[in-house]
Amino acid sequence: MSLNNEHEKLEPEQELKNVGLKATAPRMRILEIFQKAQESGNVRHLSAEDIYKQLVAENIEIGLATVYRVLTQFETAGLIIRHYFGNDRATYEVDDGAHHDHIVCTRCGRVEEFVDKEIERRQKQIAVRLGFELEGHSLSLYGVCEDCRKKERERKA
Amino acid sequence: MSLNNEHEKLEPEQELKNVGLKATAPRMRILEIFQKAQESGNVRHLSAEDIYKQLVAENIEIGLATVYRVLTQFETAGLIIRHYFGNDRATYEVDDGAHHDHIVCTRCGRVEEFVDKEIERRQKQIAVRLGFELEGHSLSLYGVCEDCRKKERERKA
DNA sequence: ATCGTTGCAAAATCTTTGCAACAGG
DNA sequence: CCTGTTGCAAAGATTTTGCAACGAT
Repeated sequence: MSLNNEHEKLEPEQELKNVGLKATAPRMRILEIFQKAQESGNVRHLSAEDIYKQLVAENIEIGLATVYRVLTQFETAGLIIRHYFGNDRATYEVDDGAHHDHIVCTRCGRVEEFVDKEIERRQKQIAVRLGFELEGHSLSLYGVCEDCRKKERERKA
Repeated sequence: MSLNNEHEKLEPEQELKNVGLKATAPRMRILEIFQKAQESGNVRHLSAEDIYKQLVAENIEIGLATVYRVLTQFETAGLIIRHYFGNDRATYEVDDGAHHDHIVCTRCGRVEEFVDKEIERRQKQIAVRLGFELEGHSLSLYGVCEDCRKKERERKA
């Protein structure tokens, strides 16, 4: 704990250098936000706007354009992954190397993750059968989560 | 064949009325484009811009905004389905009621379709396990199609 | 001093909307 | 006729880019 002040600064700095990016203030701030999100476990998926707002809320001056640029750099560097749920805006999450798919609540936007080896296996087979060299895939399930269903039931009662 | 002239006009008109839409010129033209695409078998997935260009090419006057509006109406009416491959533009295809997923060539944009009962079944199980009431899903595989792989091989030779 | 990085404003892209003119039933 | 529909231009939303100022080595 006594090292925490140093530590909190060093970790993102090191991670950035590891992937060949200069450890600038905006990049460190943004990486920290992702790490916090990752640890807190819940809000892993963030949009450019989410990040921008959070930085502004912390009284950190930054341009929205910079957020976009940094996110692109992070994605290229393999630190984060970009997703397009729904239609509109892109969201990003830390790339911990462990692939997973998503189920998104159409009411509250909550995102849960899952993996299914059998589905993955079948995807590969399908690609082969259709003559494609598989590069990647995107599977998103959409539905209503437990909480929202409960709320809806209560609203009706 | 002798009825074809009448037939080509009546079919879209009837289909529009069936779903409660006035049979206006733009709507009929657009529906015809989808039907042609459906029959020709290949280019089933069209963007607003695709349709607009095709109409302009046929010397049919129409506003791009109208294309967007009509597409939205068709989707609401259940005539077509909207997809977001990649990130950028939406594409639409005729909704023939038979659900299928897609594999998209990342080089040429070609789209093939497939269904896998086992994948569908597992998706339902996953939703239940995570407490969601499943409303829908989107599965897209991305890769390089046979033709593009061949072209790439030839280019290297 | 140099080269990458930032911030801002402007541009780009895709889509939606306000409004007056128009057209189907 | 009457209401819905169209076309156009303008507005929106998201993301990218040009460029001058800035900053770390």
